[in-house]
Amino acid sequence: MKLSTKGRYGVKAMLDLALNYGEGSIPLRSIAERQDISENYLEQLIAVLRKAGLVNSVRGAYGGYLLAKEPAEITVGDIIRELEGPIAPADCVAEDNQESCNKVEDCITHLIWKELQESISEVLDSISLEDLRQEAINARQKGKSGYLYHI
Amino acid sequence: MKLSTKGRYGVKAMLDLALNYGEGSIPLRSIAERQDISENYLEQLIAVLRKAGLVNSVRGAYGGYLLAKEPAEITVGDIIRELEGPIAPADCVAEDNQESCNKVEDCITHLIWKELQESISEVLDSISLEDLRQEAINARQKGKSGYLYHI
DNA sequence: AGAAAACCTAGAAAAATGGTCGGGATTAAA
DNA sequence: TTTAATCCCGACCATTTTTCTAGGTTTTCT
Repeated sequence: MKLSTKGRYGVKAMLDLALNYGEGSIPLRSIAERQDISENYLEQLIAVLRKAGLVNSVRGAYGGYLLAKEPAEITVGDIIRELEGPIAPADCVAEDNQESCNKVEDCITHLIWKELQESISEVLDSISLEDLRQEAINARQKGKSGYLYHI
Repeated sequence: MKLSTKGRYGVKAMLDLALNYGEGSIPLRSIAERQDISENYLEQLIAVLRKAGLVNSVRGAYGGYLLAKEPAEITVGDIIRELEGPIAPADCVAEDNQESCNKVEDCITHLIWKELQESISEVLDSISLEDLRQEAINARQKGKSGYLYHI
């Protein structure tokens, strides 16, 4: 029941972009430095987010990345789903699972995983980058500095 | 965001024991067969649950395993925690984490993981083996058979 | 005694994680 | 037009975790 660094790094990077929203393209290197993530590794993660249409890229010198939509339009769930795959404590309740498992109707434990999946989705889909941006602004006003740093 | 087979197999096995509660000790082999789990593997999982005090064992011929408490006293959360470790989408919100990460106060993403952890715990702690047993009884009355089988 | 079962430990095979590396393509600025 | 910054892409790799397998020892019942 743990997220990998993919999801966590991805959210951190996207929050970084949200905090720089409206300021043009942000080079990956600067994100990686602020968030203390390997640049090469982050490059792989952001490629996924780009292909998913969550960020846009600007190539060439003075290029970089920027959010493809407004911060309010992107949720943590959007990011996690791209980087960690569909939210599903068990395969049989995967969000993109058409056939599901063939014993779902008879299966008791299925109920647990379904309930859990719904609960997780609800939390992650309820938090937008704009929400986090507001939190960061609040924290900053209280004199806190390290609002971006995290494991 | 997926449970490993440890957690899922563990819950299935414990539900199997719950459905046989009051009938003495149940040999591991029969659980493994009903649940379609490798007996050797399940042995390792149930050893953890035994050491955690969730099941008791009876050695020797006609031995086996049985729940150490009433089904109503054991929650899915109890089982998952033993087999998968503390419920924590990120280390900084681990339930047994004293020091936490030293930037928690300044950290925005921490809020996400904390909220998520609480939501997951709430679901898993709210479901007892007795609840599942009732579901199984209901399903059985409706003529369903495979109530134990699952991925 | 013999069989059935829990108990224990070592490791193997496969997958996932968390990177690293090298080069190529594109573009703004000097 | 050159150069430097930057994205883009694919390959590779070490480590850890997961999921089992195999084999033995001990205990207890008939």
